[in-house]
Amino acid sequence: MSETPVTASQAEQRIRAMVDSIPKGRVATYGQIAEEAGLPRRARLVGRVLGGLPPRTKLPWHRVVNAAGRISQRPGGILEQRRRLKREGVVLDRRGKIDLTLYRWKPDWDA
DNA sequence: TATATGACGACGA
DNA sequence: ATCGTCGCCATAT
Repeated sequence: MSETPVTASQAEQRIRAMVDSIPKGRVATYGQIAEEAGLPRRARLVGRVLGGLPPRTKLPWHRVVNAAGRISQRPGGILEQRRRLKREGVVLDRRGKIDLTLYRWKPDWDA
């Protein structure tokens, strides 16, 4: 059985779906989303897709952080994302870091 | 065709 | 923990 290469639009769709499934109060990393979407080592693509989201999107883009548990530099500034996360109860330490051992979402969990 | 640049990440020093 | 380097790959120039 072979894996048919994923088209760009399919990749985007999968990525959006994964992001949409992150529960409130939990976070996932770019690399994690890529992996779960069947796109290993494509973390940057995840960032690109999020960057292309319309400003009013309902997608919980703020629940995606980098592998260090920090908010990546992004157009519009990191404040909005930090605000949204805090509102959901995600704690950031004084340096703005999130404890992934506590808040990282494991997809197979809730099942 | 070649280089540069990113909402990234793994690794070694 | 921080930093530089390299891998990754879609786009832009």
